[in-house]
Amino acid sequence: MMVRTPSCDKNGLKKGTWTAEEDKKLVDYITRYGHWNWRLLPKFAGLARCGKSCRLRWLNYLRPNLKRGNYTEEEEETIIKLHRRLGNRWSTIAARMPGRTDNEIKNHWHTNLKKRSQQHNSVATESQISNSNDQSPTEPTEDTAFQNFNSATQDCSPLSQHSSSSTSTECTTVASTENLLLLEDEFAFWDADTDLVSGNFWLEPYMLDISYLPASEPEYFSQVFDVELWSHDT
DNA sequence: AAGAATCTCAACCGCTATGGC
DNA sequence: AGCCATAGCGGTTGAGATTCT
Repeated sequence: MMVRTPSCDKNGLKKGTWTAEEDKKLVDYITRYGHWNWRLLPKFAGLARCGKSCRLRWLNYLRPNLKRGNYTEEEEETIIKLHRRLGNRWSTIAARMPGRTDNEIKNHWHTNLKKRSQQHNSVATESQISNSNDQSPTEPTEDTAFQNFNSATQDCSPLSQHSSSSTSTECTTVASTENLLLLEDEFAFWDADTDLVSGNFWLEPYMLDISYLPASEPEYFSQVFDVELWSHDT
């Protein structure tokens, strides 16, 4: 697969692709003790990795419940829809898509969905231009409602990494009651979408994708996690 | 068949947010 | 209030896989 050349940083910590052995150590440790401190974890788990690398590996590939690849049409539509509203807030988008990680969604967006979305937008723009005379300017669309929300929250939300010096009072003023009411309607689709995307996700048995593991590994994981295993390769 | 171009995605990097002291 | 450590986020990289010429 696409792997990085293993190398070491200046502190002698390993970088690059994770081996099955390293994965095993990490899973084993977290399963027993949890991730109480990412910086110290690799030392206790016997890994020559930085905590950041361990955290990423766990969150993106090793933790249970992760789906891998094989995006459904519904999931892709949801990503496009959410991205149209949230922009590049990948973690927020991922939070609405059980089993998907922000990194995976980001990658899928850049490799597959961006083009599709752009095509969709250009078609939408054309039709908007042709319909512009018919539309009432006072009637907010789904998208404009969300833009109102974004503009109201972007400057004061902790989500924003470019937060301004606005005070909370100012933010309250901007995020008017009208916007908040629009917001309620706006976000109502999320719950519906979540059901569409995940199916009966919350009712599904606790499953772990082991398709990346060598043939000898599933038994180990099955024992460690005490879960049913699945693989999209099968 | 082979080299070039493009695609894919795991992993890293740098930055900000947050919490504890 | 200010500093420091840690967690988390989004952008970017880079090398193998795939497709094109």
